[in-house]
Amino acid sequence: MTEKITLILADDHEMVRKGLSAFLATATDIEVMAVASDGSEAVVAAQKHAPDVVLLDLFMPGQPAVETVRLIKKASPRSQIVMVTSHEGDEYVMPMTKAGAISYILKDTSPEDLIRAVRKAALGESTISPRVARALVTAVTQEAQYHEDLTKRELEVLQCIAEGLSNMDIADRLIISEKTVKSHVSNILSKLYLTDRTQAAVYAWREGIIS
Amino acid sequence: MTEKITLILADDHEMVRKGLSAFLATATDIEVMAVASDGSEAVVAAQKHAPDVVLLDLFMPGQPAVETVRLIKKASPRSQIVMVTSHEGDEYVMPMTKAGAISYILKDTSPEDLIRAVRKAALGESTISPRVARALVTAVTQEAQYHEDLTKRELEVLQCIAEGLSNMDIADRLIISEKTVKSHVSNILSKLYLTDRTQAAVYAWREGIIS
DNA sequence: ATATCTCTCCGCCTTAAGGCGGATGGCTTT
DNA sequence: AAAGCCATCCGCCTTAAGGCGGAGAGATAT
Repeated sequence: MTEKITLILADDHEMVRKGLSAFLATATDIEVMAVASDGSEAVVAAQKHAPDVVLLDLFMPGQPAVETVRLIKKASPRSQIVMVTSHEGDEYVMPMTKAGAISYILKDTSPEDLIRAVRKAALGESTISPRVARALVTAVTQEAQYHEDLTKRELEVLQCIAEGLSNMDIADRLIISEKTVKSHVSNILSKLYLTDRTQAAVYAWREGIIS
Repeated sequence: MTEKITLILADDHEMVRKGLSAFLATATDIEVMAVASDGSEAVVAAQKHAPDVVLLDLFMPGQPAVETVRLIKKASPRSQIVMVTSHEGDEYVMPMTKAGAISYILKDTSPEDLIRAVRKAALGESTISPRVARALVTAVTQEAQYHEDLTKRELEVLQCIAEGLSNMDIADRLIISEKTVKSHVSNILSKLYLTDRTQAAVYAWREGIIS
């Protein structure tokens, strides 16, 4: 072990920040470079330190966690993001992994397991708490199938919609006619059981289909 | 240098038109295809010539410049729009860039810099005069606070939009008429410099205004 | 070979959305 | 008292959106 694993830590509860960073300090191969109390602080810290690993609490005030993950990945692509949460049964697992989180662990897993997860994450390996895994599976089988019905082209159009583009804008970007765009949009809406493009945009953001 | 950069030029002062077009003519790689003395002329000219670059004065009689920019982008999406202005400290920078202007330069920059800006614009690169840049930076950093201009009611409506609700849905939920909802929506769009509810939904998700 | 899927495009039609230009009553600020 | 903002509502108008129904070309699977 030549180099320490650099890490930043984001949680809105001070107790958790103190506790975790103290505990992580006991691992000689891990160095906590910064702590953050909300999403945007975490992004700034990631930008600054480009750590090996970012420990991120799922529920924090301010921007939604998906957005934080996306921004961190953008600010520091090499950082591996480990989500930490207290609630297992949530529908955010899928979007989160799509946004770039590699691991997903519950707060009640043992501290040793947390450190194991950090070491694995630094190596690019994923850790998923069993109960979360179960939620993930149901999430995948239940909702992901919807937008996996979409063709490649439809997915492109959906991403454009999720950027707020009009049909004409999309036509220009994809270099096809507006008619074709409207066809795609209609197909997307019916496949996803939605009624208009705004709902499609919301869907894309909820599911993490964003660029 | 195989092709000349095609350009149209819009300014309400004849002296400026004459001077600039004469000067631009000295650049062998630039061809001034048309001049316009107000916004709508500029739109027509852009529609007709689809130039590489449109040089646009910020303050012109008739329609507001944002509108002109929007219409030019619509009439000729490939055209890159360079805003020219005499006043730096204005609140129009953000809306203008959102509408589609790529560059933003002051009239007192040197003619050589203007030509440089035109060439860069033709390649899709942006040029911002330093003093304008400063204004832009403050605008961007305050951008996230645009939504703090929203009233409590408008924020509620925005959250509904971000859930994918239609105007009628929102009216039902907030127990007001659809007309009122439309008023709120219009106010939201203009305050946030957006064009439709889908963009508003995207904005809400980006900024984390979701419940 | 035949069926299926995807991507492309067209016309016709209806309606939700959004802009413009008002108005009113209530509430704070000055 | 006057001025301003806010929330509510109205009519009129234009256009982007979306549904319906169709069609052809190319790829791929069966």
